[in-house]
Amino acid sequence: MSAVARRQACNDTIGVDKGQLDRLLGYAIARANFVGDATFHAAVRDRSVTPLRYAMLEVVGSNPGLLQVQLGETLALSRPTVTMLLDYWQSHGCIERRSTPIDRRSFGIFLTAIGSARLADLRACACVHDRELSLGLTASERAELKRLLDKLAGTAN
Amino acid sequence: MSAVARRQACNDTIGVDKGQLDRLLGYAIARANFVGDATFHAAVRDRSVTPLRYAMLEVVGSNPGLLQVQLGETLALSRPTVTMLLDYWQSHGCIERRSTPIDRRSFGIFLTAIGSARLADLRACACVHDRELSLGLTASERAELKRLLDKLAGTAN
DNA sequence: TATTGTTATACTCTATAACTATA
DNA sequence: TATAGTTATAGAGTATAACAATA
Repeated sequence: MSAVARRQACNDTIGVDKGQLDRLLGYAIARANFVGDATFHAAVRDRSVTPLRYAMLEVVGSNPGLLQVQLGETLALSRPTVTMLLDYWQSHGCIERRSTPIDRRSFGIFLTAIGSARLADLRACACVHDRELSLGLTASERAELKRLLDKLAGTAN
Repeated sequence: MSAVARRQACNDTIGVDKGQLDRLLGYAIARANFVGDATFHAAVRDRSVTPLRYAMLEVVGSNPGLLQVQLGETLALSRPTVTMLLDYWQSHGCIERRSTPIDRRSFGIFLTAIGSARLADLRACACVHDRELSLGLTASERAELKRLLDKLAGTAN
């Protein structure tokens, strides 16, 4: 049984008490996140492209030449994590590390032609996925959910 | 630098374009989830107690004698995952697997006395954590966020 | 044959620590 | 001494596949 199927079956589970879990905002967020993650692979039709890998390619594409440490800051990732994410995309021919003349310790990260095409495709898939994710919500509900999540992430300590 | 510190620094990042990420609901959910996860350990004062491990103990405590396969259905987890979560709590003396006379393949899962006390403590910590998580929201905003997340998780395919 | 649980294995995500090269 | 990036290692979380015991 797949994760998605399990999640659906779980919604139908009756007679089992989750204790205070159902009153916790954190649990509701985790559950929504689980749904988004579980359906992402199918949406991009490539099990190896995870939401985070896609996010990294998105930031690289929007900021040519950014240093690895800056990519990490943007997505709140440690340096080793950035290294591994970029290793993945480099091994797939989608990005390249270019030495910078200013500081020879660091690299500027750039999309390749292959990477540009891949990103364009993934962007479209991610948009479709995101729309499907909120199919049960009205447009205004979706907007309000987005606003509240952004506010929470921006103000939480 | 800790994950929490990185997340805060990331909120202040300026001049870096995240492309369409900032328009995706899925990304907003993932970010909120990250905040909740990163602060959970501190709230329960035990790095080894993750949100999922806590969730499992909560379900066990609320449903004495439930079978492992039912625990898995309730939290949308595979059988090996359930096995490992219960191994963790059993090794900490918090749960026990009791053979059932009805079906000798399966176990009923029960809290021990230690587990009951541990759960009571974790429940209190989780409540505090959950309140802190939404400190930037008004009470009605918090309720609306909860409602929309539940609706999304219940209707998403 | 089907189901419950376990074990084996693998991969993502993430961390810290230690290392190299450079500043 | 400090920083950019890598490598090594570890642990959480999750999966699938194969297995043993039982139904």
